Amino acid sequence: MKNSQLYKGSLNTIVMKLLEENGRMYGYEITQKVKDITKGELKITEGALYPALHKLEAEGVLEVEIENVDNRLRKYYKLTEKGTAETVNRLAELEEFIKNMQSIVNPKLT
Amino acid sequence: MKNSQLYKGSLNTIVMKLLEENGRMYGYEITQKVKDITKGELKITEGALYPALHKLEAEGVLEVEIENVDNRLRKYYKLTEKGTAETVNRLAELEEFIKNMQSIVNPKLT
DNA sequence: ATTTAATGCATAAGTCAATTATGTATATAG
DNA sequence: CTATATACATAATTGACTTATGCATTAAAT
Repeated sequence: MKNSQLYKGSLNTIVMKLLEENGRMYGYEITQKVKDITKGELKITEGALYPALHKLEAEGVLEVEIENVDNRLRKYYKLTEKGTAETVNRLAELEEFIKNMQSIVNPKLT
Repeated sequence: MKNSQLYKGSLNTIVMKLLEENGRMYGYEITQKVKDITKGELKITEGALYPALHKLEAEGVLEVEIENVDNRLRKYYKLTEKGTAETVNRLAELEEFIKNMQSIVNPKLT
């Protein structure tokens, strides 16, 4: 998804959080949203996103609704009930991760 | 290094920051330090750490001093000049990453 | 008019960091 | 005398992501 190795492992969490926030989104929309939010710093690649969406769907975390808009295909994804619960865990993990990294980087504040 | 995928890609940054902070450290010491700082939440595995140290050394980011303490081998690593400069970049990247993740997770604060 | 960029999906080959599983060796605690 | 802690190491495998494509439609640009 980007150059900085740090983003590895954060894609699922990002997707799930955005869907929790926005109800339902389609793949391309997610890439644009992330680009907007991060002011162009983080660009999710399609090669990473689409397989990730398929996997989350297969795991029962997401469900899909296919629609046709302006003669173009759109696959809207939203969290399942299981996915909503799982998102809570993911976000807790992310907060723990950030806290731990800050403890390492800024030991004086801890 | 752990279960939560999020930590992937953060090992080098952690090592470099610890060396910047502590001058010089040996591998085992790094694993213990991280465990302490994160209250046992993050355990760096040896299979990840030692190859990472070797690679950073090969790249000229770290240099090594071998010592014998209590009849046990210790390889003390410290940042080279290049490594010190590189650490600044890594830490800036980490801060950017955290900022971006927080923008996604907590859009209201942004 | 026609190429370029944007929208929108998809997958296959390859990379590379990390996990898992070992291995060696010494010292200490139960 | 066996388990745990200290201290290094590497090899096989996993898996997320990158890079490189591919198809199709629409809007903008030269």
